[in-house]
Amino acid sequence: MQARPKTGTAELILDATERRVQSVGYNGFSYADIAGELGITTASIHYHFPAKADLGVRLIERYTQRFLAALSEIETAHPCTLEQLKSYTALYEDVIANDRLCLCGMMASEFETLDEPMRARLTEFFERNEEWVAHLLERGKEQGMLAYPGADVRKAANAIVSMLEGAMLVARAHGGVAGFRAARDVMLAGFGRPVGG
Amino acid sequence: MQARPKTGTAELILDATERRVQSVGYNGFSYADIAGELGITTASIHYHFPAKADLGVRLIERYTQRFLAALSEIETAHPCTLEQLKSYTALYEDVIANDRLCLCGMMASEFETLDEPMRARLTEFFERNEEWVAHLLERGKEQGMLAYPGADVRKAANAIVSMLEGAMLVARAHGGVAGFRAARDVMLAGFGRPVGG
DNA sequence: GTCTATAGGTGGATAGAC
DNA sequence: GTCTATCCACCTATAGAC
Repeated sequence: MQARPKTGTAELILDATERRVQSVGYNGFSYADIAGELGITTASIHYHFPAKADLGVRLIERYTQRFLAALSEIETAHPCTLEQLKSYTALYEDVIANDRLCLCGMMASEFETLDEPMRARLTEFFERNEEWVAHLLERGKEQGMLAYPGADVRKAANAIVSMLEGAMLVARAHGGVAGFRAARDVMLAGFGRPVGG
Repeated sequence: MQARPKTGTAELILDATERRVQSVGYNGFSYADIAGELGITTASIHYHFPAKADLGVRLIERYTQRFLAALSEIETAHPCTLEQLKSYTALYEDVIANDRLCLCGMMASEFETLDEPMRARLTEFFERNEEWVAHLLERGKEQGMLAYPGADVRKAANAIVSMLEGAMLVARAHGGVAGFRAARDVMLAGFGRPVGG
């Protein structure tokens, strides 16, 4: 009967692995890396996550849950949709500012090497993410706070998510955090203005 | 004295590897993969490219050369800057339509795992790419064919490149080619219109 | 639940024959 | 320039003691 607070080993493994994947990718980390960082053995990790794909699936599920929770918080914290859009981009900025990529953006680049369970959960992450942004744009339209091109909101949402994911990706090789902020500002200048303005 | 046309083994290796990297990444392919596809041995590949990083460097250099050559062609083929911008996005569309990612976008996701020579060449690819787009936007401004947010053209160029790279990345996991086109159209709707229109 | 020990496979890379 | 043969490091995963 261990007296350890509450964060079990499984959670610690997920924490360490998440950081690693956001830096070097799912195919770029090994059980030995995580074991070394946590001071445990690879066999111990296999006890909690029998196969690497099991760990991968849990990683995406947890990341998606947290991300969606953050989106709900944004929705309740700000009544103004323009502020909501800015807060949304801040989620991405925090990631790149810590020298990481979006977990799902990273894994999307590795998509072809992943098994079906992981692929399905990645698809779900982007679907839910885009869906939320689309709803945000709808509300912004009603409020008269956000503008978007003639196309439907789903396409505009796709464009926003794509731009933020791409800006993080490109920033690694060129531009860094400043580059990300520059691209984000251009996007906000395009969407964040009164309809018809 | 082989009668083979002109494409030497080194070039065939680069061709096969390029395709492979654009699909599964630099860390996702092995010499054995390429050797198997070409019907040669891994030792033969090592003759032409002693270390994997040598192959990686040549890959980026060749890709960059071809990409920049395509940009020059676009510049001479169309006098209209709006058409030039559309042709530029078509370069990306061709890639995703063939189920690949931009070679450098893929490698940007693996940036942290790469050695300095490869990193430097990736940085150069994005620098030159962004520079070309920035000049395109300048010309478009003079022509009155392209609009862009108040920010300077470099930032707008960064945003365009980021959006296209991100749209390809996201398309793999969600949306496919149609998703890419949707995001691209939103971007074109934002930039491709007369200034002040 | 964590360990030691190890299996079984694959990775990049090299030596030397042809 | 391509081959056979091989090295050694590392990977994922498992069996079984504690």
